[in-house]
Amino acid sequence: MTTLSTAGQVLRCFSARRQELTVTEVAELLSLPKSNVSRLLRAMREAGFLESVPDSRGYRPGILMFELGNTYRRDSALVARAHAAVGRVSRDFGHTGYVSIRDGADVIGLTFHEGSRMLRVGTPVGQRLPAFAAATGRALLARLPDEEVARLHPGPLAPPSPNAPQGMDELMQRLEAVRRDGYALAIDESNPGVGSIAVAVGNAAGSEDACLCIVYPLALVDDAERDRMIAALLAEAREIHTRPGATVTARSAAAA
Amino acid sequence: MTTLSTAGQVLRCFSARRQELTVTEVAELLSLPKSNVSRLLRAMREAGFLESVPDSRGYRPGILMFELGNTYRRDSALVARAHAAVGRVSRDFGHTGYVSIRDGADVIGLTFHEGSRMLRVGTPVGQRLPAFAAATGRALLARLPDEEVARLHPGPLAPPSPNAPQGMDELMQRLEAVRRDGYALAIDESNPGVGSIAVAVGNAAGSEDACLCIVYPLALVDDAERDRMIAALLAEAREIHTRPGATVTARSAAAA
DNA sequence: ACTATGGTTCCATTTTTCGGAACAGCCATG
DNA sequence: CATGGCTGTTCCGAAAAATGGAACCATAGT
Repeated sequence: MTTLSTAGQVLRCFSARRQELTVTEVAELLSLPKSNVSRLLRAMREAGFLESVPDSRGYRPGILMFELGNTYRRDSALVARAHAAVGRVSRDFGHTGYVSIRDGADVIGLTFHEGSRMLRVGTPVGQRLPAFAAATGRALLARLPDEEVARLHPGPLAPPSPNAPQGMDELMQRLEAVRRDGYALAIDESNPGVGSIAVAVGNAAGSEDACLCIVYPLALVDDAERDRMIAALLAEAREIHTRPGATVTARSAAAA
Repeated sequence: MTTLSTAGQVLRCFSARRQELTVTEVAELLSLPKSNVSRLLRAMREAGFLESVPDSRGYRPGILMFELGNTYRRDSALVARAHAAVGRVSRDFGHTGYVSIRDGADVIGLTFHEGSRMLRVGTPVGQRLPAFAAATGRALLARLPDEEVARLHPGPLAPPSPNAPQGMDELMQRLEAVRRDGYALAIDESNPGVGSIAVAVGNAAGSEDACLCIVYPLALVDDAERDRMIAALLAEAREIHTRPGATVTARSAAAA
């Protein structure tokens, strides 16, 4: 295995739950000799990928990773417009909204607008979730042909809750509904008490797409309100598609 | 030069203004043969560091960088507490607040709370600024001995505005004032019309420290209000120092 | 002092990398 | 439809780096 790909593997060992790793931990996780890992982690630190945790033997991702992560695709024209669009809906209804993208069989939150209500849903930015079990994920999966979806899920599904699709058949049915309706819904699915509405935007051909999403506490939203939010998201998505030229710089979208 | 450090250099070529790079651009920026860069960028893509931009020859940082950047030190006990403290001050006064850290002679914004006023200052998260020319930077530099500050600035200072320190002498004087007062001020310095108040927290010994900061439109804040904000920040910093055990999980700090 | 644990260094062998040059793909232009 | 300019890729032997087992250090706990 080449150094670079091993370094990639090392970085993948970090997560929200594993923010700090030692030589031995990495060696065990990747089944590599300690001598190797020892040198590799040091080299990665010299190169800026990692930094040593003060008063500890551990390593953690370096500031370089933070800087890079911060510009990730936020300035892509599509994501910037999606961010602005979600912001309008989030503001109008007071619930948290975010933009997410798909990476293989997962979805990841890219940007968010925090809701203004006392009771609101937290921020899932940077968190990786199985796409099939999230509204955003199904909105994005629905743009792929069935065989591609199947290819992305070689093993049996591991539904995190009873309201998530329990198998490929159910997933395919729900994707069909998303294609018909133009939006995806997840009620009480990954998170109890939480509902999400998701609408995909962008070029479905895989070149670049993203997903608008509003998440809300089920206790605060009745069916009528939910339908209004769906309509608002669909309208924003239509606006993005019908006027693809209208650029929004990330700066103006992020500023007040 | 080893592959890993070259890869680090490549990543450093990206910035908010350069979100996408081609083989030729990297080759010129780093003075490397194109053959090398061609293979390296491909290897970096295979390893997850980069991704190809659709419908373009360019590369951009990969989603792996985004995921790593998102957990960067946000869950460090100190940063989490600082974030919560800044949040209180930001909410009470309505101005934008953020937490930043020092990296060599630069400062970088880590987390922020957006202000609630119509007129407010934007979000500098992930942006790298020369420490000597920012309130946050001077608050953190002031914790170092003079010779260390000098070591960090081998060349002559390049002040970005007339209100920034114009030379090492003036910088040292202003750092002395920061040490005396316990806070740093920057008025109309890096950004016209903007004032900032910064207070450092954490273990000055370099092991881990961070900086609380409030930024505000000068038009909205008179001297009395500014003094109240200074007092509020100093009180929060004192609280953090006098009760070092009180932990705040990042989750509860980030959640609603 | 002794041991357990985690981390580093050493060294010969194996595997990559290096960089110049030749080559291939893609447009625009003549 | 050639031509030239530009960008990116492949090829090759020489040079350098990574590998992994074992021996070696450092630290904390008994």
